Amino acid sequence: MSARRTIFHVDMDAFFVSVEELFDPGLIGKPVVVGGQRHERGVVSAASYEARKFGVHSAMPLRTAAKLCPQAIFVNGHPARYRECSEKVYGVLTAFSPLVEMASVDEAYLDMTGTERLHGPPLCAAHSLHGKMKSETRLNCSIGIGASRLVAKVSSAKAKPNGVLWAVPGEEAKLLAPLDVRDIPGVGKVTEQSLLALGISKVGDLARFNDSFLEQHFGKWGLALAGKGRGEDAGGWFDSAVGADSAPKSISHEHTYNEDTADAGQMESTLMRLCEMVGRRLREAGLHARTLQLKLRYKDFTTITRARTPPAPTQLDTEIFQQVRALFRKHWHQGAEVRLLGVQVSSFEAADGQGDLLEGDRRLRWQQALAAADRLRDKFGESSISLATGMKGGFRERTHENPVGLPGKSKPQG
DNA sequence: TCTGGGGTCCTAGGACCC
DNA sequence: TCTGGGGTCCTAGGACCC
Repeated sequence: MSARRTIFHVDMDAFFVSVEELFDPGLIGKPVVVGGQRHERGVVSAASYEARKFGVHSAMPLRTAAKLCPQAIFVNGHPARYRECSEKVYGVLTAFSPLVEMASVDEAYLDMTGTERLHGPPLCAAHSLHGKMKSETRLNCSIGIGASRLVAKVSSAKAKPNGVLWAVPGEEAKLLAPLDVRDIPGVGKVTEQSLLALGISKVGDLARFNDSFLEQHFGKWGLALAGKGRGEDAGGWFDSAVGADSAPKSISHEHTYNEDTADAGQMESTLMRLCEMVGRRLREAGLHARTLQLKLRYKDFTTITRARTPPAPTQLDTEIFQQVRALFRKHWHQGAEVRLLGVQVSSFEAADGQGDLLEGDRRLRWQQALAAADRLRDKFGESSISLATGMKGGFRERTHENPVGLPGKSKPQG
């Protein structure tokens, strides 16, 4: 499009583990697994480099990690800590350059185009940022520099751990060619297999096929893929300007039971709590949602989603719950054991469809009650209050289990 | 190996309207 | 009551990312 860009991709090293080490320096240098306890249902959120030596990696079931590395220290995740550190990281980045976009809690893109007079050549700027990050957050990061988001991201991955790598302009194809196709962001297991079937295993192999061939096989995505082989931000999110902050498209919460259940009362109680969490987030963001979705995963892992889109948008727990419960009652195969429940809202609109006037007063009072409840939760924690009424099994659920998946509730840290 | 939770984007089909 | 095509909205599922 325009002239050559200079993009930084800043990626924090073993972020969750590093944050935990700040809180407990005793973890430093040891095999650490963040995400839960060794016998729990769940997967690894992050593993220290020492644990990775044993083959432990993120997304692996905790029990598998425990088998591979029995001496590992298992730590529950602390989302609030990560968010807090993420904000510090963001602070360092924005002080450095105005065009910053957090891509997730632990990585960001910076558009450094035209900043040479201020920061010097890219490599100097990156080293300076790298040092600042360490001194101000005590966290290590890796920085990739490239003419596109894609190349910057691939470079930061190659720079790990704790390094800086500049992909020299014009040399992108040379850098990418020897990589596995799987190393391209967006190519997962499934796409990798399809590509392998065509004899494409390295990024360089993509160049042997023309764009229209790839488009025929993979549609729109195939075209983008052809461009990525050359290091271009072809299509989709990658193509967008850095820092064009986008409004959220959906809000969701879900919960996996430690043991499968077929207890309707327990499940409806869980749904109520999930709706409360979702409603709260809507109110915080000042959003109203029209589409309300239930997610149901059975014991055998078959998963369904069922949605409704009433004409009037809402941000009220009770209204969300009413719809979600109706979907649950309609679609849950009675007696079947359930592993996971989820609630998602989407199709956001800025404000209420004014609804009918008679309802207006009631809604207002509900909104005031909910705002008060939100304040209580701020003060005393998520489990302190529920507007659920007459929910059999609800009390038991909330004392014996942790239906909202809050960290650190089951095992108080000493 | 028995598989989290929070998201985004894409596809495909059906309903409905013109 | 034979038939086309486009546009939009909605639903469901799936790939993928951190």
